[in-house]
Amino acid sequence: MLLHSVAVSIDGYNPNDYPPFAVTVDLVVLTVRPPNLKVLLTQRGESPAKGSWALPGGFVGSEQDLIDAAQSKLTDKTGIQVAEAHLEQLGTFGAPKRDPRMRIVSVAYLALVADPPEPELDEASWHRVDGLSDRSLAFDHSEILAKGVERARSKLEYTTLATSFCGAEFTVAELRSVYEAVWGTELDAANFHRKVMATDGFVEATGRTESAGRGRPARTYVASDARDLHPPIVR
Amino acid sequence: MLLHSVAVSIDGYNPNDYPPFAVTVDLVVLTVRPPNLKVLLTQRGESPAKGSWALPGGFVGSEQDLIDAAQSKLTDKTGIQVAEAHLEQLGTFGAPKRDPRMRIVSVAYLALVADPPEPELDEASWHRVDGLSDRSLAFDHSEILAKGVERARSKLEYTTLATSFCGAEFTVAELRSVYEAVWGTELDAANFHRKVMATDGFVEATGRTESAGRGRPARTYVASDARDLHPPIVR
DNA sequence: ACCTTTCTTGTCACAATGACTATAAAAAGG
DNA sequence: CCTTTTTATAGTCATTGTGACAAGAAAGGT
Repeated sequence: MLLHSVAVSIDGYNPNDYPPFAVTVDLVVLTVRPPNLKVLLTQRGESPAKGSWALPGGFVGSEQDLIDAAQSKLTDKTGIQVAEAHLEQLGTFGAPKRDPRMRIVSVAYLALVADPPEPELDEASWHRVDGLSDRSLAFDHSEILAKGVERARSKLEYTTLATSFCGAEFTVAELRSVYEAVWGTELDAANFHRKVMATDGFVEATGRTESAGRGRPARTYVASDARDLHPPIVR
Repeated sequence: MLLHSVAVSIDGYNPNDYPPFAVTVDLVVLTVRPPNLKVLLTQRGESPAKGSWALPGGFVGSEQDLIDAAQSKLTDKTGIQVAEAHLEQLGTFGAPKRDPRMRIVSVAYLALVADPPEPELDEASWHRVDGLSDRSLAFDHSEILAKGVERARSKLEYTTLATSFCGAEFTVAELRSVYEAVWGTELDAANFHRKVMATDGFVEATGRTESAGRGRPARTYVASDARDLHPPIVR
């Protein structure tokens, strides 16, 4: 294998005249269990970094599209059906020494899921995001996680994606608890309610109500058709 | 070469047990020549897609970091020094058939440059973004360009990046012409001026003025230290 | 019956915005 | 030299969005 071949231009090359890379996908799978934001991690069973926690991931097949690889890893690890979850590309990490064994480029994906079942694989489990230090994950996965969390925080401001963390039917208070868990702040219930209701296409009333045990029962809603929030809900 | 080998897990693999990919970087290099937003394109000299326009790019070296590859392509094609330009990762495109010859994953970068010299290479030149149709570039480069333009439009709302399109010293009118070119809209000069001035850390007065030929001379400013705009300047 | 809890609506002062007017400082043309 | 034109910058005002807070509505607990 021509590990050190160098291509001089995108023109005039042939399939033997480029440096070979392995391509993987890594997943930042987030969910909300109020009042906490949680991330799915797997414990590595092999060296390097044996025993430490890492993001779930794996190789991309030679004929597999990147998003398909991410979807299949997500289903493998969580049993979540793809249609229920939000999945978007987060960024690509390819520092030469990020994996000590070989040159790997990893395409990170961010998944937002609601009501996850307990992970199917024993070595995967949910962890509080705010309980992880900046360096506690294997490889550069802490950096990838930080980028995923920041992306989620930012998307909640400008899009309706918070509904991806809720079940099909939810109350405004549940939606607020999503914002509070992801942002790590408390929000005024009355003002939050007003803003959600004032935003066309964010949520749609079902006509039903639901009691959380204590207090006045809340009306329930389903996600509506808007994708962007006008005006945004700012942190 | 094991073109069809399939890795079953991230654990327990060895360097011969993964599908090999070629990794390239593609650059969306944008600049503003009022009243137009322009993108740097190269004309392909080889098949496939010989003669059609494409984004500049090239292979990533086997020991080269992704951003370093992007920086070196940028300097090669434009002569721009890296410190003067803004460069950020845009996204990764890896559909199995995006290049007909082999499996290629391309990491796209977005570069915003000010006052570019004429391209050093004859086959590269600046093109109006609004003069390109959705399908006029080679491979999936029209899609990549669209994503780059949308990223630039969005970043102008929430960050101070518009200053990257200006020289070191600029007037508020020049900054406004950047917004108008990137967004493709006209802005009220008085309101724009008020918003820029009201945003701490966006621009810093030099004390000098500069005449554009006609009209009252404008004060000049340099970019200041803020990276995010509070409040944003909305489209 | 009362209290507590939570959801929901309402009030009010204040900040940000768009549309617009007014003034300032230069060049161009008589 | 004075007026017109052009652009930059400042100010006005009605409207809208916001945070802090009060108040009413609807349930369960004691």
